[in-house]
Amino acid sequence: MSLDEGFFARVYALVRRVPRGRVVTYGQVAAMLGVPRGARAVGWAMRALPEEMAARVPWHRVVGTGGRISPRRGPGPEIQRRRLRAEKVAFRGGCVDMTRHGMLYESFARSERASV
DNA sequence: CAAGTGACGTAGA
DNA sequence: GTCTACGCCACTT
Repeated sequence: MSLDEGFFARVYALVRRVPRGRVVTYGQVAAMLGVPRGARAVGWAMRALPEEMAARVPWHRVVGTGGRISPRRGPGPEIQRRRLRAEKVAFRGGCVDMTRHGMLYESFARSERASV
């Protein structure tokens, strides 16, 4: 498997920096990595997140556009909601209230650039 | 190299 | 508001 390097690793490295109580969208992550339309690839990366990395990568802070929790088989979505709620993230309907918890693309991208 | 796969996003109906 | 149909991308086979 080549998941230790390449796009996936970059996705993990970025997601790892999302602060508690905040969320980012798949599209934002892709855009920040220089692939404006790679949202789907980011989803693929999250799906392939190795178990041992799950502890270091706050995957639950990655949501779909509009704060939607991407449906998939298994308890994933449920766990994700629980973890977010544990971080005091507010939900509106079934979606994360992005106006409160969504990361601003600009500031996040800027901090990333500065830290690299 | 070609085809298949999905934790996406958007436009339409 | 919901549901469908495509396009997109990285990665696998």
